[in-house]
Amino acid sequence: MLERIHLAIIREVDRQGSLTEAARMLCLTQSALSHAMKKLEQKFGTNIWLREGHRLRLTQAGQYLLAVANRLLPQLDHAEERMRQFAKGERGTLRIGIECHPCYQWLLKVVSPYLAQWSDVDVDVKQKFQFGGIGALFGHEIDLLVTPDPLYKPGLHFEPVFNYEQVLVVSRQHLLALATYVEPQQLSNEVLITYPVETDRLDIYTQFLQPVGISPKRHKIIETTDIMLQMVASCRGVAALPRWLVEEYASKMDIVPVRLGRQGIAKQIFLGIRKTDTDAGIDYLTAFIELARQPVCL
Amino acid sequence: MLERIHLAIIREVDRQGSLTEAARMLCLTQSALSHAMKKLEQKFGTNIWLREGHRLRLTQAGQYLLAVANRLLPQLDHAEERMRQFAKGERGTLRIGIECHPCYQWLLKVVSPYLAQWSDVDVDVKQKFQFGGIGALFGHEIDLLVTPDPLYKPGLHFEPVFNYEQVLVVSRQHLLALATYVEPQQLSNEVLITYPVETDRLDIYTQFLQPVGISPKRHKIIETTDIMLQMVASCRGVAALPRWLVEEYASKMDIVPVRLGRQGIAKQIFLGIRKTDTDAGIDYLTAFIELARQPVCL
DNA sequence: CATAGTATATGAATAAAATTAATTGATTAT
DNA sequence: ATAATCAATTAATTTTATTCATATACTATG
Repeated sequence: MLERIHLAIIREVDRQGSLTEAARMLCLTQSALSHAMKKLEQKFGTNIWLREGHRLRLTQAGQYLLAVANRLLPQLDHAEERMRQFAKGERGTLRIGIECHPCYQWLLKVVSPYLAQWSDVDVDVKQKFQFGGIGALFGHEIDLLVTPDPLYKPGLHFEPVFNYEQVLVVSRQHLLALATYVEPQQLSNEVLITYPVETDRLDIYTQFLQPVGISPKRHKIIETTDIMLQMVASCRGVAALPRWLVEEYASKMDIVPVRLGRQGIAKQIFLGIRKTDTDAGIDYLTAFIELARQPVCL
Repeated sequence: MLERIHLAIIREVDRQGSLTEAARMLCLTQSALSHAMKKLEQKFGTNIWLREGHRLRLTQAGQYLLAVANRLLPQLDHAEERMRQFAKGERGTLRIGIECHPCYQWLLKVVSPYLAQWSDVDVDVKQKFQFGGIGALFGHEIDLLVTPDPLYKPGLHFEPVFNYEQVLVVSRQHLLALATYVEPQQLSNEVLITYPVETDRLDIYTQFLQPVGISPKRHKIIETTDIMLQMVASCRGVAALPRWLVEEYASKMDIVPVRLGRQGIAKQIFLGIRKTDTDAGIDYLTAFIELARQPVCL
């Protein structure tokens, strides 16, 4: 039978590139590992590693098992962690995934009252997903997804929790600072600052500039909101952010929000969960959604 | 450590409802199982089963582990099956999931030349998914999804493979049999026969009737295409099916296809796969997609 | 409510499996 | 060329899983 230890061996040997190193990581002797590897190959009747001198390279079958290991071992690890929490009477860890930068800012506001109310629940926030947020939800990497893109599919449930307006941020000194709203054309001579994501995931491109075929003069990438807004304040460019976020910073910085287009750009944040979890009635999970639905003071 | 055998025990005890029965299924003595259960609970320091007389009921922690078991054990089983195939030099099993009835009809046409060409690949077709086709793809229940609803998300790739027209089928004796196309209003006095799926997954509702707020006189549910068309032929109702499928049956049955609306309803079938599988370059998988892209003689 | 029948739990014994120690042969680096 | 490193092997040992025999607990029923 394919056991957990076998998957762990395959993963560790691949990671360390050497049997001896892998043995140390697994708290085994080199001999034990060598035996286990041989036995595994005998059991399956196929090579898993190709021995090229001291180098170990995975065969096709081995690569397959490595993929299985990388997928299943984290889930087993988490199950154990969860059991430890059950044993200690703790409620568990709420693993939240976020897919957009404004989501993060919003989340910060919701998490703090939640933590106060649910002192025996930990919160873990993850941002990078190999298979995207939906994949992470299906793959049990996270329990809750904060996203602007809901996806009504069997097995998942999405709940809208927050509406906001995406606006342009400009320096108070900027020409546009006094405008009630801005047209796409007015950005053709501006430097646009955004987070480091593909343009087709940026609303200012998909919903504002691209429909009329306009590009900004330049496109600068900045990782953090604070630096981004300092750049804006010092007239190095303009950016697109949620209105509530801009208004929050406006008190300490020389920045002004301006509506994007006549109608403005309306956005929504959704919480995605697995239906199995709602059915299981995990109280601290449903409580989070409940709390998130309340209007937040931003 | 949480081992495979532990998950198997939890699942089997739950399935059989009795320790003794579960032991028989697992090819163990009752004693061995009892020992293993006790050890597992001691290891985690928490109860997994509540002993109520001879009845065994899972605790909350136990229910959690059962969910983990039901999720992970099939994946481990499949990994083993896959290894046996590697050992025998077989290529593998292509697990195809389908989400719509016309998909199935189309699939039959593609599978037979594929099987002829890839004699060392087995094909397995699944139709029911707890978490939908996308969930099955992410959860490694299937390797290929045949669906009318593509979903461009990280980790997944969708490839359009087949275009067809969804038409109304009526008896050759029917009034509408001579019409070049039919308007929604003309169905308000008809019996509509469909497969047993929710109306919002039926194009004739979502794209034809609902937009103008029309309902058929009655809605009958039939499972199989053959019976459905026999009902149509004997003037018991009308149905909506792909044109090519109707034309195929038209030679042996008194049925006629009629365009739905002036423009007709255009449909597409997509093949969905995990990006990890394309990257791994699984030849028999990419070959299937390649074959599917060729125009099929229908 | 007593009792036969059935189910689970336990302790000691045994079997099976994993791990180690000690050593050899092969490969790598200098 | 040689020392150092690494993996493989054999036999011994330890650990773990399983069984056997038996005790205990529960259920159904007359």
